[in-house]
Amino acid sequence: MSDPAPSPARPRRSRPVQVADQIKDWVVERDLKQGAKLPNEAEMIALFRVSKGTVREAMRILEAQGLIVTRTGPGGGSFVGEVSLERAKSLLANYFYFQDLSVSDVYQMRKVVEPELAASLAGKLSPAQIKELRLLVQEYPAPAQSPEEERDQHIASLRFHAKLAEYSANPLLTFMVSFMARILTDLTVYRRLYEPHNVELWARGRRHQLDLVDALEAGEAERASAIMRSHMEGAERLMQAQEARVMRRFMAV
Amino acid sequence: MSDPAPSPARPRRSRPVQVADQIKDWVVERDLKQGAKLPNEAEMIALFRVSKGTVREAMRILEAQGLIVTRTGPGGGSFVGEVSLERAKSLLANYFYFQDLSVSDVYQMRKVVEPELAASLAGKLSPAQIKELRLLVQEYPAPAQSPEEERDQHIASLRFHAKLAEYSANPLLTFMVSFMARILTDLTVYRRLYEPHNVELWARGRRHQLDLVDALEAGEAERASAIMRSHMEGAERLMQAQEARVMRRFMAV
DNA sequence: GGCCTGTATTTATCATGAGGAATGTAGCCG
DNA sequence: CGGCTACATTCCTCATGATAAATACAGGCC
Repeated sequence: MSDPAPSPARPRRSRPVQVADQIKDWVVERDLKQGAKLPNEAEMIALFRVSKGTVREAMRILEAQGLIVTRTGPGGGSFVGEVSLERAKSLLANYFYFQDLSVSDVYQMRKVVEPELAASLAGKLSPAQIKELRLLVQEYPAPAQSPEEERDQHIASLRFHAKLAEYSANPLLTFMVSFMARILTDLTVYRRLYEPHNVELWARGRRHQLDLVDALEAGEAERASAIMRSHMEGAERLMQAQEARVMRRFMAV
Repeated sequence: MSDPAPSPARPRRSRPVQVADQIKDWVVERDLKQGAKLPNEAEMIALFRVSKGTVREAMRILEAQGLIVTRTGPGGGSFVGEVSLERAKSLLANYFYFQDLSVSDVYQMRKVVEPELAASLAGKLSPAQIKELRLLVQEYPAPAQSPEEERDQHIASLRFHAKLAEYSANPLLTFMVSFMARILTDLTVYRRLYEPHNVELWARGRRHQLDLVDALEAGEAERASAIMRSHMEGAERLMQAQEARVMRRFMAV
């Protein structure tokens, strides 16, 4: 009973995957930064003693993860490419495709994270950033007249939150808030598209965002946080009134 | 559907990427679930009118994202494969590789998310789950005697949090807490490995976890949340005393 | 001289076919 | 019946060549 059997725990790693891993190690060992050039196809073939097809599959793996980019032509080749925020969001969205997330799940998270973000930004924003935020709020100065308009306003409102996230110095906070905005923007469908009494909630939402910017400008962390919390509760009620659902679908990457 | 115009905004999509996207659409249109079989290599070649190499590169792209798995042999082929929690965490970790996250960034998030998780689990856990948690706390019954032991205890403590995350019915909360536990487990190095006065902090941390389980069992949401908040503050101080740093490195996928 | 344009060169991209490796199945043999 | 073996199926890896894209550069035109 010798045990030369391939370990069942390891489901066998294909050669392209092995090569991809070696390239990752190669990059990490040298602490290469974004834009650094990797060996070209021919060199990779010689370096790893594999065929062109295998190298190319390895490149596609790394590319899919956002770790490299490739260009043709003179001076072309493969380069270390910082994973973009957009791509990271897409990759994670793929995971939640299988998790049937509910709107209240998203809001349970938003209700704690967004106020924290607001509090941490109070008094930290430049006049230009404050101005940018006020501009975004003004994108929807009047109550929506149609379901489409209402949806547009919702998306505009989410842009406000995504922008706020951008301003944070905490990458984790930035990512999470921005990711939730994306989920709600791209993955949400509405069952009841228009509910008359939403006008009231809409007005409160707008008021909240304006007040929030004021509090941020004045550096009032506690107040900013409180406004945001209230804003989140209102937004959740609005979506629940519309019977919003998170839709199952893959995200384009 | 096709857009032959060489739009300058779009940096050109390679054929493997296009094929990968088409396969995604194919899956989504049919609402295929985990385990569903995709057309085999030969059929893909015929279906998309591309070469074998191109199809294979497309498969590696989808595989890298965790969307499919492939097996050789009779009955083999490609199958829809639910993105695993582990893979999702790895892919996101790649993003933060480039963001130089600090320990306090992680704790800013933990301080709001973990208490929320605790509150939402109060009174919701089965006796078996409570028992499992108590078991995890008992994995480190005595103060650490060496730096290595101290690190082990830290990791065991993070397992406690990851397990708690598992019990949540909110996939977003589960992911976030579990992801942060992973970051702290895998990506943290300690500058000062042993500080004598940590014993006190250690004792408080252990006490916290025991009390927390009691509160969860008793269904006291407010108390659970408060304990967790305090626990997070202690943990952060502990890490700051050790001058912990988040390390830059790619995660194996 | 400055600018356009065609052309050469570099590099990745796409295609084809042959053989190898893994794996499940059916049939054979004891 | 139980275990072994041969085979069929499917992806995997390799090798090689043609094609297409991007850039650099030289030459011609104003």
